[in-house]
Amino acid sequence: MSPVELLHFQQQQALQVARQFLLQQATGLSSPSSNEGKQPAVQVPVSVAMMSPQMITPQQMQQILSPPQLQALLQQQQAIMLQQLQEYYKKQQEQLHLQLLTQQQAGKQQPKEQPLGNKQLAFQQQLLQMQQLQQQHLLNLQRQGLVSLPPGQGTVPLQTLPQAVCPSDLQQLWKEVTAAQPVEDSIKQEGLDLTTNTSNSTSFSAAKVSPPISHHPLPNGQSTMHTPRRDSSSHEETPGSHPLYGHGECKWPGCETLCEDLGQFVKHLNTEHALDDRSTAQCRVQMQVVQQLEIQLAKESERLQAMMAHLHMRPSEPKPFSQPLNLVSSATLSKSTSDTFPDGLPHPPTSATAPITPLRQGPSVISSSTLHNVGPIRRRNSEKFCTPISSELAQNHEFYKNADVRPPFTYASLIRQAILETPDRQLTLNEIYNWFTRMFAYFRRNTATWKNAVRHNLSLHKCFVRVENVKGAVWTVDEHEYQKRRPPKMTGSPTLVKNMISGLGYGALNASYQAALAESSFPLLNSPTMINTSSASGMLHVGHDDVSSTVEQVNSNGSNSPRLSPQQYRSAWLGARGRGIVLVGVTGLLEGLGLRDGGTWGTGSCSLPHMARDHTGMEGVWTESFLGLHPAGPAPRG
DNA sequence: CTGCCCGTAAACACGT
DNA sequence: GACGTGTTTACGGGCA
Repeated sequence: MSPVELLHFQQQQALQVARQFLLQQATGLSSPSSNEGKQPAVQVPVSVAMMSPQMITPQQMQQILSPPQLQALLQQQQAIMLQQLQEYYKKQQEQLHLQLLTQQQAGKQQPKEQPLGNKQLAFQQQLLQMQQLQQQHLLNLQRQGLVSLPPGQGTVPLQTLPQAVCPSDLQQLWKEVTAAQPVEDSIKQEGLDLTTNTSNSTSFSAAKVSPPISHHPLPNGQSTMHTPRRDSSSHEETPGSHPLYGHGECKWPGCETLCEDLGQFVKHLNTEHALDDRSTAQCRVQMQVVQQLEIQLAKESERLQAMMAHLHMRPSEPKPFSQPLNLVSSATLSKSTSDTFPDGLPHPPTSATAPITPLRQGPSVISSSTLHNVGPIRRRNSEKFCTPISSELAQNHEFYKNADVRPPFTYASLIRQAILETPDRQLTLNEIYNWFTRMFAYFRRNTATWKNAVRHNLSLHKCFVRVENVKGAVWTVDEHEYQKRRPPKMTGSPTLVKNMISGLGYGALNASYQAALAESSFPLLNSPTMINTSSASGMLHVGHDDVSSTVEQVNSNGSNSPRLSPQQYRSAWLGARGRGIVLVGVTGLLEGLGLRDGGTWGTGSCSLPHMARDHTGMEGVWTESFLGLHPAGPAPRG
């Protein structure tokens, strides 16, 4: 899965999470298991009740309505919204199930069923992880929404919001999952039954991310997964209960007053939460929370549409940045590969052959060079021979832009890329800095370290030439010198992983996901078809090289998009990588191929014309000897 | 084991 | 003096 796709799938999962959040917020519930009753219908003018918060300000609402009306209005509005959301998500989920089912059936028809099953499992596991991360994201969103709470007013307790799952929980859960049944079995039980699978996944996730402050802790040994607290999302209210009452306590934001029964609660509600400034303010806050979630929901929904369109799950307008990795003929590929330089007018390979539903193409569905590229920068992914950087950045720049992930390229490669991206092929040091920070969220921190490294590389490598300019000095690239550098040999050892992970201060969530991914190896490239088709497109795909055209969208705070911690990404990728999960994308395809011992691709050459493998081993370097750009070919430095 | 690459840190010089 | 820029050295890790 490419970074872009990954983010998109995050968005998809955010839909699920947002739904839960929204439901909780809309019902004012703080506990996921406190919604057994239904509030007697309160009569509120429907015209008013139907008003969305965007149409009427809280102040106006307050003026229009009497206190009981206001309260009733909120409840009624929430109920309506709830219902609509339910229907909406039901449809969304049904469609998703349908698509996944199609994918699954397509996999059944294929001779190699196992890889697909594994792929699905990994896919699901990624979705789970995405859900968790999305929850964190939305949690932040909610917190932002609560910032506007007037001072002195009651605060909405954060424990009313879903908490981020703690790593230990995740690990334990994954242990239970993997221990309960082998991966293969779980695939058969879950992966092949997608009708229930997605819902299982959802409830699983919901259980996993439920607040750890459970009032009814599960006994040891009992898997939370098998006993999902479905009440977290269940809002069917039964008579005799109240949306704001659950688990014997008042669920009014910031209250949590214990009430023995509903009657006492109602009394408490009327006395403590009558219409006053404080309650009104809290209502306002709650409305803002709902509003934000609605907005977020709309965004996520939109992204989901685009994602599904991109994945050919449903016809829709394509997304600008994620070109489908369609099958590409060799002729097309050869043409594309001529665009080696960033400004080489990229032309994404429009499929020359009939598009095969990507659901059957593992690489297209779960495709990413980044998946196993995301690692230490010394992963030495050089674009010398097949334009990985430009294409990878072009295709995944959104990912690097927002995700705090270290780009899998050396400093030298990055610097060169930065310089070559400019029209005049020259940059000042400061401009190089800016390029780094603009393009990579990772380089928005530890500036002293990487800036020093940049300077160090500029001075050290002969390929970078300093040119005195009128306005100072600029740096250019001596392409010849650059090509003279020793062809990088891929590395991806666990030690590097460890090195990278230890170098970062993040320490949560990774182990479980890594383990999960690790347990779900799926040799996608077992199929020669994949290699010769989509893999080729990935290999030679140029994509939008005009990275700079979109970098202006970079949010300076970098927090407008759901983000994974670098370790989460990294461990996910590396976990997948370490276990042979091959995720095919642009450059990653090459290494993906190399991950397999033997296989369709020999060690000397591949089936594509003009392609030859320079290095055998885990991650060799593929060269395109026909490229006129490097007439001398890869000149290993002596 | 060695040589190389790479990242990181640091010292130092120079100019603004 | 602070800062940015540029150079250089040293060191450790990883890999072939």
